[in-house]
Parts: sequence; structure tokens; C-alpha cells
Amino acid sequence: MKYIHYMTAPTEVLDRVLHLATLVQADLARFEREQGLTTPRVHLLWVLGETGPTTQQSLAQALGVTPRNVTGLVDGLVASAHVTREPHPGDRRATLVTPTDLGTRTIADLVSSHVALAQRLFGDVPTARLATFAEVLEETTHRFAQLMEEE
Amino acid sequence: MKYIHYMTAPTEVLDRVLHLATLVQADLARFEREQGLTTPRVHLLWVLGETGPTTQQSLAQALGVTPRNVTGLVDGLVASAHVTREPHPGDRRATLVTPTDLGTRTIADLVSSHVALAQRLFGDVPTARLATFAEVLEETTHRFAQLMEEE
DNA sequence: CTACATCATGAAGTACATTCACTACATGAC
DNA sequence: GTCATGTAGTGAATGTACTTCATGATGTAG
Repeated sequence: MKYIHYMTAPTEVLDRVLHLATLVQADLARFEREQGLTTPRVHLLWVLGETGPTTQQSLAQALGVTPRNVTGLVDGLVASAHVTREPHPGDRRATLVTPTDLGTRTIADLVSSHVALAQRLFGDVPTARLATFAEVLEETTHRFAQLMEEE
Repeated sequence: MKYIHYMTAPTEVLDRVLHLATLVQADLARFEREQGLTTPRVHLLWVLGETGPTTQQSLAQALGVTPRNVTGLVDGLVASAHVTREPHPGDRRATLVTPTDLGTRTIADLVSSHVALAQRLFGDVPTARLATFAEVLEETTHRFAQLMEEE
């Protein structure tokens, strides 16, 4: 009854990757509901956790969105008391988006949730198989990044 | 260049999976720009390609959004002439969202782009390695789906 | 000091998504 | 048949995310 027949072997593998990505997304959505946050705001907090206090320009670049959009995201996170805008010590135009105590705790929860998810997913996979899995992933992403370059 | 085989950490593997998902997403974004479509609309078309003409209720369930939202997505796809609303033969309340010629062609392009991406990603991976990769994926998603059930 | 670039934001617009209320229609009980 | 109840789709209102364009404030090179 299906309109489309597309199941070749590589396609099936890609579909499984996408399925896993969907499940991971669902896990993140649970975290977001618990914390009363949204995906873009969590993404911003994640970047903030990696870099520490950052200008909105840098955040825009890291998130791949326009600076104007970061203004809106930061507005929301200020309203929910996850971050504050601090003056940039060396540039009076810029603000340093800085996590509050709540923000720091949220980022820590996010990281531990991420690690726990990885453990649940891959913790029981035998070492040799997991190594092969990771290698194929690395080769694949590397080759794909090269293909993107060529265009 | 590595001579020592360090044990692969689950978190590192998860990060690689997410990285690959990001690259795939970027490839889809290219398709969307070319076709003048958005991710939710492409998703709807994809489902339509799998199921054939469908009620908006079914689409809402398949997409995991509210029926009201499907109304809006279908409005957009009707405006861009990708689908039409046809009367449901057995239920005068319902409409059958049906791809137009353009919609059918777009779905075909989407599928072939999907297959081509899979080929570019996994086409050159040796069969045995790809099989292990797919197995780990399957075990992982299966185990994870079970863990989600228990809560 | 002037010219130009950069940081953040106001204004305006589009898309996605929600909830709530409502109309039209279907279906099972009597 | 009629009545109660449920289902399909949409209008209204709202919130978030995202964009482009314009502007004020500040930094920087000449």
C-alpha cells in the first residue's frame, strides 16, 4: 500500500540514525518541559556552559542565528532568571551574557542528563563494537564534511 | 595517527551521533531552500509520501502536533500548490490532503535526495562494518525505547 | 577629528505551535 | 427517528523563534 519503495541498505542505516536522533530529541524535550525551557534557550545555555560569559555576537555565531534573534532569546532567559546581562569590561557596546545561580544549576543538570543519556544508550555496548560504531561515525562525518566543502 | 586505542566514552559517541544529525539537518535545509519549503511542511509531505492521501487528523498524529497546527501547515502547502484538500469519500467532516503533481514531484525529489545522502554517507563503508554499525544502532534504539516505556 | 565598522535593539513581518470555543457531521442507544 | 456523545476541521487569541532593515551608541583606523 506504500507509494514509495526506497529501502536500500545505506538508506536503512540513515533512517536508523534519524530514528535515534528523534529519540534523543524526545529525551531533550522531557528535560525542557521539566525546566520550563525551550530548545533554542537550552541550546544557548549549553553554549554558555562551554564558553562561559559571552557576548551576544559570539552566541549568534555559535548558534547559527542572527544577533537580533539572540537578543530575544536572552530576553527570555533573563525573564526566567537563568542569565543576566553584565557590562563588558573592555567594550561598552557589548554585554556579557552570564548565567545566574539558577542558570549554572540548569546547565549542570543539562550536562549530567546528557552524560546519563549517553550511558543509557551506549553503556552496555561491548567495547569492540562501540569502537567500530564510533569509527564508522567519524569516517562518515569526516567524508561528508569534505563533500560539503566541494560545493 | 593514533597508535593507542583508547576506550571510547559513551558521551563521545553520543556527541558524534548528534554531530552527524546536525550535518544531515544541514543537507535537508539546503533542499528546503531550493524548494522554498520549511521543515514542518517537508515533514508533512514526507508523511504524505508514505501514506498517500490522508486526513488532517492522521497527519497530526503522525507528525506529533495538534490538528489545529496541521490546518496551518496544509494552508501553506495549498497556497504553494503542493497539496489540495479533497473531500473524504466516506466522511463529510474530513478532508483528504492530497499531493498535486508538483507535490508528487517534490516528494520524489525528497526521497531521491534522501537516498543520495545515504549513499554519500554510507555507500563506501565496508559491508561488515556497516552491518555492525546498523546492529549497534538497532540494539541501542530498541533498548532506549524500552527504557522510555518504563517511565 | 573623521570615517567606518561593530554591538545591541526597535519595528515590522512570517512561520510554527499551542489552547479554547465553535460548527458540521458521524454514530450508537433508545 | 431522535437524542446524546464523540470526532474533523477551523476561527480567535497567544507565545516563541526567526528574519530583514534601520538606528543609536560605541570602538578603531587614518
